[in-house]
Amino acid sequence: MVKRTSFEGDSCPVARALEAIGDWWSLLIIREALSGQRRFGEFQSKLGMAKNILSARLRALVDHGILATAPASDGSAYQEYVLTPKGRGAFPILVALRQWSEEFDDRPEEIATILVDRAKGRPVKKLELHAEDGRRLSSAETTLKPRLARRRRSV
Amino acid sequence: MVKRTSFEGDSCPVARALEAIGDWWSLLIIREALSGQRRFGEFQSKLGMAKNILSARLRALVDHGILATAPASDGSAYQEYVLTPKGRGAFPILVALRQWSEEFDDRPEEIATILVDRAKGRPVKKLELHAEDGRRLSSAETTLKPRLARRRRSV
DNA sequence: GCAACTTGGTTTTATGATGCAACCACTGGA
DNA sequence: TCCAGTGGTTGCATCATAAAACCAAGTTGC
Repeated sequence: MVKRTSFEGDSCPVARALEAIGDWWSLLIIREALSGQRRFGEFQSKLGMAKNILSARLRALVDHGILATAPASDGSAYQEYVLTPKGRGAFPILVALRQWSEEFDDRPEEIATILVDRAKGRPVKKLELHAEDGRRLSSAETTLKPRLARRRRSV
Repeated sequence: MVKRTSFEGDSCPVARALEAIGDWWSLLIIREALSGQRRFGEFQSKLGMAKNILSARLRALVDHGILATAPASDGSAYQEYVLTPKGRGAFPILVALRQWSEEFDDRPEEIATILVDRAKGRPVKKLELHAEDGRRLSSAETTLKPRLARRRRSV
């Protein structure tokens, strides 16, 4: 098979996440959903993507338990796509991507929005990784440990 | 052109990040680089990807300033690919993806590794988003604000 | 010093994924 | 009933990816 390689059986959690949301559009759809969009047409017009691709992506996200379909809240007969807890759990991934752009983008002046604390209107803090005891950890201060049975497959 | 849409001009920082590292392989290459891999052959054998694709990805990552080429540290005439600060800055993205899998994966028992504090061997804490004043923020407690273009008094 | 092997790729070819436009079914309103 | 808007599906052209063959320079064994 000359298929696009699947990471489904991979034991690395990063690869497993990418299997679900590692394509070009899924994270943007989740981003829109987190900011309140629910309808097919809303996603399509906000993202400007082809309808067949959107259709396929929405179906895949529903299959992965990231979105769920629900009857429209406005009483019409159409349906809506709403985030599940798993979908809302992707929020830190989006924040990490956003902050990475803010810090390293070559043309940061082209970035149009800032993520702020809704209550105070002030920018949020950077995501930081901490140890159990609260020490701030850089990537060099972490390492990977096999979980149970030793199966080898890197990071 | 019926080209794959580019997010390069997009003003959303999430889209801009995906433009650079939103494809299937780039984040996995960065993951390997963070865990110490440097050589073409190391990436190729660890990731099991086609060499032409790896070649194209490495070139793109170098173009984006995420990797840089350097003479091999072992004295041979070959070259190495090392992470730039921008590349190392993607660490929180990988951690976010990893933790999302750990929390929501349908078959968490297949996940082989845990990210631990190197000093103590204990699992790291979950990434959390905090406000300036330290309050923990959920996605619902944040909002997007247009970035105020700095008022330009001179040209 | 030279053949054999390794490293680090490029080229070729087949196939899957994407983008776009056209088309269609259903809904809701006048 | 007619008709615009919503929510898709279908075809087709093009692009990206995968796998394997190929290749050139670097390195090793002798």
